[in-house]
Amino acid sequence: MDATPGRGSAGLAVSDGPSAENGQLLGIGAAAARAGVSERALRYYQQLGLLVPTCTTSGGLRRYSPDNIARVERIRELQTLLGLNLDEIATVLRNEDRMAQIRRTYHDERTSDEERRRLTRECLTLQESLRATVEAKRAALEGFLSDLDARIRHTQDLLAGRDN
Amino acid sequence: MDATPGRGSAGLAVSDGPSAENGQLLGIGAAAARAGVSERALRYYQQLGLLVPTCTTSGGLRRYSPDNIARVERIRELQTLLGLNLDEIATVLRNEDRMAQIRRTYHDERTSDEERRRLTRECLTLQESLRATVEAKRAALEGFLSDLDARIRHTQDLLAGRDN
DNA sequence: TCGGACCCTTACGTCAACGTCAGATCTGGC
DNA sequence: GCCAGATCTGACGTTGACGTAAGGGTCCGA
Repeated sequence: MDATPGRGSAGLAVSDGPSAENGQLLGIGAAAARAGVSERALRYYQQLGLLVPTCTTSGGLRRYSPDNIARVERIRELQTLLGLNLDEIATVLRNEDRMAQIRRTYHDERTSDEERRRLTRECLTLQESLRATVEAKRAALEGFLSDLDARIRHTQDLLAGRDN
Repeated sequence: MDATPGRGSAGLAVSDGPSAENGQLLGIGAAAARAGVSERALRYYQQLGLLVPTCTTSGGLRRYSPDNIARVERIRELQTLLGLNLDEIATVLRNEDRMAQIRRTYHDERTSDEERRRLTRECLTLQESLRATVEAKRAALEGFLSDLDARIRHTQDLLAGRDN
């Protein structure tokens, strides 16, 4: 599946000819620094299948592309903003990888119009599933905040002179 | 400070005469069930000073009031919604306890008007500090969501016929 | 070619937030 | 008074997400 080498949406390459012309690939140290995480974290993400460096040297050294870095930032975002664990994040990323693949298939001229509509609808489903959880979280937070604001207004009323 | 027995903002009582007329106090099992947490969690929260049952029997059994249950629910809310750890939650709860105390002092007739204004301003400060972190989180989530929505709209455009 | 910087795997350590188990204790109803 | 069931206090176990240290390989510029 997906035999075309090279573009695997920043997560699914395995190795690389040694003569690739190194377009801004970073060692694990620089990559970690740039993404604001530890080297250990990058290896750990790889171990869980969240992030595979776009290429590795013949000697086994990991080389990270800018796309890889972006993926790490995405992981952190999903962690801190949504509070997802790495398992749930894996699912989200799998969905996003699937969507990227769909987009490539979509633009392939051999894809029929009917297939295109099917793929597009699949994309929508995947996106909506994430949107639902995010929206739920946002609504809950909104409620929390408005509750807080109500209490703040109450306190301000006290300051302004209106009793209890 | 605050010699009137009973009302300690649901977190700061220690023991109780054995003849208290038991107004809906729950054992740890029932309390845990009602709050949707484990008994261990309740003991753990107490150990960290987050939650002290309003009374304990002479034999050392914990008795939880409805206010205690509400406090547990508050703890869970702060955990899941805001992603705070129990240490940060302790700070938030200390602030809220302080505000409750301020409210009591406020309504004491012996409190001068000037003192009242001072306390009210202190309340406002405490509330704003929490509000800031919540609002930051909300904004971040909002951004995440709108980004998601943009991508969904793009996909929907594809479905509707508009290319790329 | 060689040395220092960088990187590898393996494996054990850590921290928060509880889970779980054992053995003793308390409570309430009969 | 007595017993079943709820609860108590340790104390050790667990899980996720890494930290950290050891003992080696890799890479590349002088």
